[in-house]
This record gives sequence, C-alpha cells and structure tokens, in this order.
Amino acid sequence: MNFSVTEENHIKAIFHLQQGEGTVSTNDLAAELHTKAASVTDMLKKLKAKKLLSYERYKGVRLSVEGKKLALAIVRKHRLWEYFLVDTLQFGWDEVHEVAEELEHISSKKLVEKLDAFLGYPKFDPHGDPIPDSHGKMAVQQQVNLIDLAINKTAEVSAVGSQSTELLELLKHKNIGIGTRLEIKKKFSFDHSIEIKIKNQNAFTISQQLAQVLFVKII
Amino acid sequence: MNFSVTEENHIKAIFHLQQGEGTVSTNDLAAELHTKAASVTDMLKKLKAKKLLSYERYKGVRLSVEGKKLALAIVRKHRLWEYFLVDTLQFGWDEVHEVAEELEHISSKKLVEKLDAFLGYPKFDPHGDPIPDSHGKMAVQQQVNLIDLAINKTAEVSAVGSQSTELLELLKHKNIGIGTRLEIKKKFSFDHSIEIKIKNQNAFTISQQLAQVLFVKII
DNA sequence: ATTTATTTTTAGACAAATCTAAATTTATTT
DNA sequence: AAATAAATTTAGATTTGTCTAAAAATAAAT
Repeated sequence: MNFSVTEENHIKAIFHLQQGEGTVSTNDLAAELHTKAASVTDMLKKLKAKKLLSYERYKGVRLSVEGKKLALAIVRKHRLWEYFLVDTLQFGWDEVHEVAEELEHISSKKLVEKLDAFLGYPKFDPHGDPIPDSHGKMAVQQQVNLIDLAINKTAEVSAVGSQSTELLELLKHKNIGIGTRLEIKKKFSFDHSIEIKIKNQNAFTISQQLAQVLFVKII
Repeated sequence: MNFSVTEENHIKAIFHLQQGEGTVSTNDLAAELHTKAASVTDMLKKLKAKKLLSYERYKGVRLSVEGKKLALAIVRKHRLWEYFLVDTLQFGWDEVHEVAEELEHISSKKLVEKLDAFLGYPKFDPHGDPIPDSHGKMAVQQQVNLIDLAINKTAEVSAVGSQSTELLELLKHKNIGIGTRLEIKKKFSFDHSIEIKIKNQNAFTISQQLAQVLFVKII
C-alpha cells in the first residue's frame, strides 16, 4: 500500500498526539498540522476507509494496528535521516528537522534498511529520541524531565520536547544542546524556575517552561 | 522559487529531450512522462507563465536560461543521490534509478552541497553520466557509442543510454555492466549487429538496438 | 435543565493535475 | 492545391486536498 505525503503527515500527527494511548481530537490535529478542522475531518474519513484508524464522528480518532505500523515506519525514517544528516553530513542538530520532514516520505524500504545498516543501527536520533527498529520496536531511554532532576546530580541533556525555531533559538542563546552536562543548583517554588550550572560557566536560571521541554540522562 | 514534483519532472524531461539544442514536441514529452498530450499542453502554459521556458502554441518548447538552471539542479541531485546509493549504501548500479527519482525532489540546497562534499565531489554517476557541479557545469567524458568503436580495441562500458527495466534485464542476462571490458570482433552490415568478446568468455553477438545504448571509454 | 460556548461536521466552492473527446492547426500525400 | 493524416490545443469532467460558512452535536456554565 502506498500513501500520499498528506496522508502520512496525518498519521504521524495522530501518532504523536496519541502518545501511546488515548484518543485525539479533530481540533488538536488541525493545530498540529497547520490546517483547518474541516480538512482534518475529510482526511479522517479517507484514512478510516483505508483502515489506518478507527473514527466515529464527534468521538475522536485512534490509530489501528496498521496505522501504528505506518506511523512507526515514518518516525523510523525521520529519525534515521536526522541521524544521517548530523552524523554523516555534519549538519547541526538544530537544523535537520525540516529536511528530515521531506526525507521521511521517500518510499523505498530497501533504502531505509541500507541506511540503517550504514549508520550502524543507531538507537537514538540527534535529539535523543529513540529510533524504531525495522519491526517498530524502540529502546526505552532512562531519561527524566529536567524539572524532576534532583539537586546536585550531574546529568546530560538527551532530548528536547520540541523542535520549534523559538525553542532552538533560546537553547542556542543559553548554550544548551544535546550532550550538555549540567546540574541543578536551586529550585524556586514561586515560579518553578530552576538555577542550573554548566561546567566552566556561571550558574543561571531557566524558566519552568524551558525546563519542561528538556530531558536529561543521569550519569 | 519552489516547484512541484510534476513541474520539475516536466522541466527535466524537456532538458533530456532537448539534449543541448533544438525544440521539443508535446507528443514526445507526453511519451517521456507517461502522460497525455493534453496534460502536457496545460503544464507548458503554466511553466511559461513561470518563465522557465519559451513556448508558442503548435511550435514546440525550449527551456529558458532559468529553466536550464533548474534542470541542471535536478540532474545534479539525481546523479549525486545515485552515486551515494551505489558508493555509500552499496546498492547495485541497476537498482538506484527509481529511488533517485524520488530523492531528486528534496529541496534543501544545503543538503545537496553537504552530500556532494561527503562524496568527494564525484564527476560521474554510477551509470557514467556526468554530475553537474554547483554552478551547473559538467565534465565532458571521452566516451563513444559502442556502435562506433573500432574493431579489436579494448574498451570499458562507461554508460548506458537508458534505465528501463527491459534494458537492465537484458544487460544482466548478457553479463554486461558498467566497467565491463570488451572488444568488438566483427560488425555485420546486414543488421548492424556486432560480435563482442568479454575476457574469459566466448564471443557473442548483440543487436544494433543494444549496441546503440551502450557507451564505452577506450582504454 | 436551559442557555451559552465550543467542537466537529456538512455543504459547497476552489485550485492543481489529470483525463477524454472534440476542434483546430500543421504536415504530408496524391 | 485539395484532401488526408498527424499533432496539438481547447473544452469540459474528475480526483485530491484544501478552504469558508453554516449546521449539528457535545460540553460547560449559570
């Protein structure tokens, strides 16, 4: 079975919003896809007919087994390409998302398998997100939200919760990236901001909003 | 400026049929693109409006300077990806065409330049065709049509004139590929078939049609 | 438990890319 | 040069993905 780029993007968006379990609303999907609710409804009917999801009107949507399989295949391609761009072609980790959005729709199965082998079957992409293997299985990473990290435990930034330009700009300014080692010096309960320290730098504070999208691996 | 896959495919087809100079007919384009003449006419009007080509109804079409630039950029991407697939990912040279047809439409300029650098700025793709550089310049290869090769001169197959499944099947059966060394033993003027000999194999004859799509480099 | 607000769907329209069939232009024959 | 054939274009229809505006269903609030 072959699917259009639009169809694949809907499946991917549902997968991300569904986040393991739960049902996804038309409005949330429209926001995620930068489109309108009416367009989403049309597409849901189409994807239901193709048995990629279960959908009853006004009741939200949820991927079928087939749909999840497709979503995982797309996520796999996206993350493998991101790994390739950063690891092989020396892109910065913050400039690969848009390119991978295009590359993830290249259909050749053989290409994906050969690419995976060439890269050495990586388990995590440059943002720290796990790469599904050819059966759709992903490694689980023992990562923790920065908000939840204990004080004075050294940890390494392993993932960021979004790839928005705004976030990447802020991270660049604060000099935080994947692999950055830091520890928490203080937590302020008033606004839930936290003071962090990166080796050889002065401590500084970051907002709750920022801490919530940073994931770290305890070392 | 950004163009759709369909628009790019039309530009590429015109470029190939134009072959340096001359004007291209609607019917030839329709055949090349596996579409209908009426559809081509519609697209030509659109591409003319975008100033990629000059076109007067009933008079054929020819690429503008802008159009040629776009065509060369697409050809560059196609051939770089083919090189990558064969050289880096270990694809067979006869199984990369379809995948490259998809990859050539990925838009990121930075990706192309980084890929080119990673591959070491190759000058020829796995089929022996020259890869345009970032300014659109291609190396000229001293290759000759097999039909024109002198008798008893050893030569190496450097390019094939088409990537059709039918041709590739025949080449596989005859055990001919890029890099194959051979010499011509006899030319038969009756049907213009030629008898060729590959080292350690018995001589055999190939048809004019086949010889005409094989290009060789004299060693 | 009504009213009000929100979400979602339907209805109808539109642009892109395609097609078939008919009309038009150009090329070829006799 | 008139008749015939071939190539090309136009006209009108179709499919896919999208939209706006109005209607319908569900959720929230008084």
